Amino acid sequence: MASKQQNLDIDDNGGGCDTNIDMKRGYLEKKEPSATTNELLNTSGQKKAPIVRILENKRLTAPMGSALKNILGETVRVATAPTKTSSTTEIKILNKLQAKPLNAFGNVPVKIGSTTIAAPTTSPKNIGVKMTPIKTADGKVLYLQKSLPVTGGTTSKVPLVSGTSDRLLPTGSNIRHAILSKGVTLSGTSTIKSNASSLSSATVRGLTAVEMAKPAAHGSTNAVAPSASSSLIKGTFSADAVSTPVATKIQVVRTADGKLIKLNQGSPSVLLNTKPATLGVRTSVSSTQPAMPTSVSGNNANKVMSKPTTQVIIKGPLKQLPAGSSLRPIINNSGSSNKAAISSSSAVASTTITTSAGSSIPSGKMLVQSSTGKQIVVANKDIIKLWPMPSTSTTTTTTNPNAAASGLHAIQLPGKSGLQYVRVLPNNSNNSSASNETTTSPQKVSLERPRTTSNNSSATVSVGNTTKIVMKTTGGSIVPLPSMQTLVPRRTPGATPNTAYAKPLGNSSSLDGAHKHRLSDINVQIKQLSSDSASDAGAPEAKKARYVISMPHTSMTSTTGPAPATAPAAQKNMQKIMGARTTQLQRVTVQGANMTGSNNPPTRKVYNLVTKSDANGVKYMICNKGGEGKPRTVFNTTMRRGYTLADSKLRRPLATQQARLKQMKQHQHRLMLPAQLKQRQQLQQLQKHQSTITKSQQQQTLKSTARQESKIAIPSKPLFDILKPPPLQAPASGAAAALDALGGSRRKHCNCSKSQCLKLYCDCFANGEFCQDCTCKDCFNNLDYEVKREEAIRNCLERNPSAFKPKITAPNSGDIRLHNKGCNCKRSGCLKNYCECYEAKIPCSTMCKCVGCRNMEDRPDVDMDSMDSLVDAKLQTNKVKDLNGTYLQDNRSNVYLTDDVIEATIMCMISRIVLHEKQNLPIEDTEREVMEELGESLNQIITFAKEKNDTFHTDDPKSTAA
DNA sequence: GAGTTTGAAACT
DNA sequence: CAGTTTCAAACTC
Repeated sequence: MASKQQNLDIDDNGGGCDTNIDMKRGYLEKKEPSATTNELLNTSGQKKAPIVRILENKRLTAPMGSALKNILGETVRVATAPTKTSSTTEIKILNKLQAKPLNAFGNVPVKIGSTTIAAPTTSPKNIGVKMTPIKTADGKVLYLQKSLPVTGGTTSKVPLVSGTSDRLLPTGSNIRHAILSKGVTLSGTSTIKSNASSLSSATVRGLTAVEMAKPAAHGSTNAVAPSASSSLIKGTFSADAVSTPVATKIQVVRTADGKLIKLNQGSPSVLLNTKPATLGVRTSVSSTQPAMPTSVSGNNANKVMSKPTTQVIIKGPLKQLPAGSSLRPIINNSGSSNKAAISSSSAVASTTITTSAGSSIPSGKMLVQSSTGKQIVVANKDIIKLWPMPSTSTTTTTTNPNAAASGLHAIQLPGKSGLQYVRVLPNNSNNSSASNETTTSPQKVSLERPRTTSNNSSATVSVGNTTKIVMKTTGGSIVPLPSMQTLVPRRTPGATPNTAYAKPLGNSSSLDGAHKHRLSDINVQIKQLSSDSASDAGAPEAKKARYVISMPHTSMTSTTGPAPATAPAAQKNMQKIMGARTTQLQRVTVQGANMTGSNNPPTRKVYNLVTKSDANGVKYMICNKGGEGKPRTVFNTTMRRGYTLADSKLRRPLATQQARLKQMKQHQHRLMLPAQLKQRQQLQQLQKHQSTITKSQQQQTLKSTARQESKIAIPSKPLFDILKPPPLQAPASGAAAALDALGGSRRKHCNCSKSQCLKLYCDCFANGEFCQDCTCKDCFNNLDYEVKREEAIRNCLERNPSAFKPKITAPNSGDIRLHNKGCNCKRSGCLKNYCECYEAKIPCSTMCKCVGCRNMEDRPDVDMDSMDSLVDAKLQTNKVKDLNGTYLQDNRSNVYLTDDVIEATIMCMISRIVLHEKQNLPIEDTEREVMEELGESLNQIITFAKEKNDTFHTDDPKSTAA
């Protein structure tokens, strides 16, 4: 961080400044018996004004004194969470402190330039440890720990420094405290440098990184930027504080549960602290001087005292990490080289040291550099966001204001040029103090993973799983897809304080940003796969509704559940396709959280995602089928709550296609009628171009046709255009357009006035959708009230775990769909849309308790698999004509060109794609076969129609089907 | 557009 | 679980 440094020299003897520490062994030995505080501090290294004289009348106990001596003389740099004007405060701890009268607080106010150092106070957590608060110019309080807690008064000689065995240290569990020879508590942004090979402890409040910088001769590792909820503390300590100081790097990582992992090259990680962090407790960091010069291999936490070890102990919590968020223990294997090097030249000195020092990042970890240059080691799984920095050159991204504001962190991925960006989610603290710190430490970052609002697994259900899937349209707008349940809400602006999500740190992002980031990340990934354009590369903070789409990539996982099992080959193929083709067909599995609870597997839909490299990302996405082997849950349509599809009749296909169609039906959702009409229209267009297609279909690639196909669906992307019926009415929003494009239809807009759209009365809510363009009043069914919404969802699920399950399902694949619960009509005869069965166009069943039901199964308009499909087709054709008079000219032709036929044809084509995808066949072959399939189907249809027309009356299509 | 009807959801 | 109330969509005018 390009921070200006403020030097605080705590000099007990008038401001000694020696780069080399006087904390030599001899010195320690000599002073230890008396354990006077005066000897504790010794300045070292770069002496920088102002000189701070710590007046203390307390002396350290012998062991403490020893420990402190190790620290003293060493510049302790505490790199706090950087602010925009991050500064480094260097405190030189001088050996000798002069006793001064204590104030009312038992503190000795000492003025050091603009810094006041108060006398020690005793922290409840550090009984016996005197903490000296230091007030900095900016009003922040630092603490200097002058004494150590020695419980029981028993100490043992433990080699603490430089392999010496003449140090007295408490034994047992007290060791951690015992080694806190000197504590420095820092809050706010300050850096304390201690240039002395000595034992030092620093109490770090919140997000303070403590760096024990050794004299340059020993090399130093500067602090890394800690996050609000996790701190990575690196320190360079003199290995031999007594005589031959040897630099030993110490890197400490606090895990989510408050454990501290010592990171050291060439040595296994050491768990320094097993105590889970608790909020509101000041965190102190202490370090012991390793007895052994450089290598601390073989040491572990339990052996710290018995073996010379370099360790940094953080007592107490820095901040509580949210559940699920964790900074994984890092084993800093020396020599391992799969690390990301900070590439930013703008990195501050403290951050670049790590890189320059060649410290390796362990496998599975990544060095992340914040926009201000701070670095943290993050487990790969903790990386929330990863993408190329939009609209910024890689060399300047770290200093990009946008990046800084957004909390982006630059990383350098091996094998990737330029900086990648990771968003480490800011921590939300639950306590007020943390919140306060947030304001002062905007750069705190936490490795936080999105959380659900409840520990209950079912909580996943409530987390934004009701949003539609959003895909990018050709126009570049993000629009929701129909009936897709979001896995994660993009944000929760209205999140109440009691929500699990905390407020953002420093920047505008909120805790909910975690979700947002996740989602946006997914979006980004999709975009990247689809050759995102500049427009796609919206800032990471782009606050458009985003949804989790699980791509069959290992790295892309749904936040609500495991990524759907996708054949690796398919992934490969997809990737290959994406990389090689301008027009790309991609299979995307959309994993939606099932609102019905954990017992119900999340809904999953498989889409064929068509992308075009020269376009703005995803162009089309069509629903292929649902979970393997299971009938898809159909798109929600205009039907009311819980209904899957306003399915019209399912007509029996032409004889030559019957088997195929039947098979397809089992996996295919019905598009709403308008969509079907449009499909028909599309297919007619296809027919018009059939001759062209058949001639050149083998040569035509999807790419070439895609170019031609701004109006007509033909081979290149015909499959997708077919399923993308043009909007019946120009959608007011891109979302609606996208819905149409996806074969769905925008649901009706609710008009709720009293339910706040948070009850199942609201169709939007019942369908798991956010209200959009509705005329409801006091609507809470939106992202702004995600918390309430989730709560409402939970309530609904408590009442009825199946509340959000589709009401209409087919018991078995291919079976006629039925209302799961049945209707309860009494007056409508089940012949009005009051009846849910009738509305769903399904016959009432034994499940119904209706009175005077007339919604019988034999009704033609509810007979989905009737042999009268062609009759129905005829009827529907007429209906189509009524609805869209200019649409169909020839009913007779449409007798055969039914929706089912169209669907079947499409599905056949899609099946080809899927099959090829699974077989990892070249895309060229896939394209060709798809075209062949289309041509074959059309030929069959035409042939069949001709034959039947010659044989039967056109108004008796039923006989043809027979 | 207002009022009525209807049945599911919510409540008791 | 049954009865009642609430609610919003469907329906009618």
